[in-house]
Amino acid sequence: MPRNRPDVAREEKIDDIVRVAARALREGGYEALSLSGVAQELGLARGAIYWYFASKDDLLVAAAKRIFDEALSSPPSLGQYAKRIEWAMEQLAMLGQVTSALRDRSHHSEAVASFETAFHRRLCDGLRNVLRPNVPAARLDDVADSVVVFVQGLLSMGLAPAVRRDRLKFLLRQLVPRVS
Amino acid sequence: MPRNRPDVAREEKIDDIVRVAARALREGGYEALSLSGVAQELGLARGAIYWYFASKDDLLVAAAKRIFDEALSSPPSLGQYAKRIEWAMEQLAMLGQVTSALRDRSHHSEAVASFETAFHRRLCDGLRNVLRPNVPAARLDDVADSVVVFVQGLLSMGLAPAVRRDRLKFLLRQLVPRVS
DNA sequence: ACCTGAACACCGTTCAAGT
DNA sequence: ACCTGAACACCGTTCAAGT
Repeated sequence: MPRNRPDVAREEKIDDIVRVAARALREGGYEALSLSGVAQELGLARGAIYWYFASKDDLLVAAAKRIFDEALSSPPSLGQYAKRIEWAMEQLAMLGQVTSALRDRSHHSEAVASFETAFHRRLCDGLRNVLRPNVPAARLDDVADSVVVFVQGLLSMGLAPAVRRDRLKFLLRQLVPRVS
Repeated sequence: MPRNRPDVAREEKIDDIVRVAARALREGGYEALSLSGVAQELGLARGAIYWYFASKDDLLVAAAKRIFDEALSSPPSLGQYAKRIEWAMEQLAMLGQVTSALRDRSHHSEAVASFETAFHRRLCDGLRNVLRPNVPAARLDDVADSVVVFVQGLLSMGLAPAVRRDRLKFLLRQLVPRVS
């Protein structure tokens, strides 16, 4: 059996690592994301990962990116704006361990910090588009930013889904005036 | 030199451990809070800590409790309600590493999770008292809960202090009607 | 009751050596 | 270019043995 695999494309090998890492991260958080575990599952030595990722935090970023992309890839195309926001919130709520790992590591890794910032910007941009038909242009930026902050808060508090949804509805009633 | 110190009160020894642990946690987050480090700084063996704390997460809770109590112990007695909320937010903003450590570990430890819940409740209670004179009774609970969620979101996003304050002001304008 | 010292089973990271 | 295997310097946790 060959020790290395020069025949397999580099992207494919990276993809294997990220896939295994993403599952560990999603299911067990930062604690469960271990280079030893990932390597073992792929039949590699621990050190092999470092040929593709400079550190555990870099692998964390790659895994989180994949998880979020997958979770937000198929939004409901129709429906009220409130339902779409709720959908995104619930998708993210299932990934609490991922979010909190990013939050914690962003204090130690520049790569994690900048990924987190980029992700927040992405959420704000998406939300602006969803809210545009329902919010006066002058208020759009403020309202979108506020809703993202609020959702982030809801997610960071580990609330029950029903409570989460009620709080979100309350805030949307306050910020998005009924068009009449 | 004596190996153990039966003369020193148990509370005092616990206090030493928590004090050292709190400083490590505040300055370097969960990563820097190591039982080895704490023990070494106190001239103890690693295992000695386990006589007082059942696990690292239990020590985390004790350290976080002390840090938050200290940070919120002397609020400005006077001033606008908005200023008091802003003060509390800024106090907590300086403790981002503590908050994110609690958030991450709450998925793995029941003790951490219930401490986090209790802390959120404490914030909501305090906020209700601050807002009571300015918010109709029927809206008080919803508004207080929303503001806590919002502040939690602001803190979890690692924003610049100025941005943070602006967002908070915007939300308070939306939720707390001018009494006229 | 309290503490040590060693042991256990892990980590992330580095690197000489191999293919 | 890619991967191994060993080494390094750590972890948290347990526990027999001491005081």
